[in-house]
Amino acid sequence: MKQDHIPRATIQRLAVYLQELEHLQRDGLEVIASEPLARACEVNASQIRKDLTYFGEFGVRGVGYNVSGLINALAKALSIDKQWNCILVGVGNLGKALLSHREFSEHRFTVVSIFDFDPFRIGQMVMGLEVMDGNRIKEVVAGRDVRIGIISSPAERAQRAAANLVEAGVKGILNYSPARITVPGDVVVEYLDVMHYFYSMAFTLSRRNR
Amino acid sequence: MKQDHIPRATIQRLAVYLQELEHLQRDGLEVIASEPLARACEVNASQIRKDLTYFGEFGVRGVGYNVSGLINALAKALSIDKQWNCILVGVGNLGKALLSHREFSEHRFTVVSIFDFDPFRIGQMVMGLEVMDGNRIKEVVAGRDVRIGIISSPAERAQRAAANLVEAGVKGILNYSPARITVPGDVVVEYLDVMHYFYSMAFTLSRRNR
DNA sequence: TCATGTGAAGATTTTCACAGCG
DNA sequence: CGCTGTGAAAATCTTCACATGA
Repeated sequence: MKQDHIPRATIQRLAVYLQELEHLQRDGLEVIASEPLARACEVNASQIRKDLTYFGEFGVRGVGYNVSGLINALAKALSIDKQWNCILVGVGNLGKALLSHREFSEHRFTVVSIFDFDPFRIGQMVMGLEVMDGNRIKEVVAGRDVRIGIISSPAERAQRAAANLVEAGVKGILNYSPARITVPGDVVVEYLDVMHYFYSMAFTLSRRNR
Repeated sequence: MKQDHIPRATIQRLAVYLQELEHLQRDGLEVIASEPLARACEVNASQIRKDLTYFGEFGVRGVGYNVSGLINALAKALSIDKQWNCILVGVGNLGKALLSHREFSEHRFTVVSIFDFDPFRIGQMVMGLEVMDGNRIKEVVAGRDVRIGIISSPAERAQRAAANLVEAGVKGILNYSPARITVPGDVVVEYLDVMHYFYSMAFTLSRRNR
């Protein structure tokens, strides 16, 4: 890795490149240049090349990139080449949908325990996992190297979920609830409110024909 | 509206401000300055003020912003003050989760029809709606002013879903499937692959302690 | 020769700093 | 007086253009 700071936008594009490369690989392609890959990903070709330089040199001049080689390089760059243990708080519709998401387990993100605060849900089985009491996260996951927490509970319980996740040693939280949460400075929070994308779509569509 | 171009990042932040303002309103707050609102939203205060100037002047100098007034202004700026009819293709776990999302109907985004390509799903009732044949989108929604389509089908069916949505007159597509889709230039696509956020979280956490 | 890798230029976005106004 | 609204400066990100090297 050559630079200290890597733009957040670069990381998000890396995920797109990876997705498209996996798709091309399934189609049997072995080598691709930045130009056609850029078209497939709907970005500028030098953008791809620049993004890659943050992590090293992966291409061959005059030829392009080896597809599977680049896939491996990107997976390593993103640190998704090893397993990430996750826990989920809030086993409602959204939580269940995330749990059963096919891509999820295929990509080495493993949900090891699930939690809820609703007494009627605690004890139920969902996708082979028993729903545990959301107030007992720390003791349940102790010693299991869980670093990512997913909050899919209602807004009212998001802060409580966050506090219990932090207490259990989680360092990153993907927050699907429509509420801001407060956590210590060493914990990363990503906000993923479903509605926000609908808002921006509504805005974009309204602007289009004006 | 004073400017022609509005940064995409501004729109995403507007959604955050709106969410936080609604929260503050429920707590009974009537007036707020940019500084405390900025702290709550974890952004810079002048960022908020600058974002708002794209749409007009909403504050009172020396005082701050009227909370409910600003909520209305933001809702109008984002064009979410009127109803948006949506249709959904792919009634799997994710599709069902989106359909039953509480915030969804509360915010004037109404799913008027749902579709799937799986013969076993067609005819089923989900959230009070009958699952219709994904190849018959156009005839089913004809004349219903549907402008937003949601793709929550597997990657293999995403392109077919997109084509049928476009044919039905949809102008914006929220694509939750892990596949890029090709659509005419006047159709907006927003990619929302669930895995991408896990990737960027894995990346961020790996970088943190280095 | 051809496509990568990369400084430098350009475009965009964020932050500063303060004039302007209630 | 205090906070907004806003030009101008700073920071950041993207694109260009071409030297470089397989």
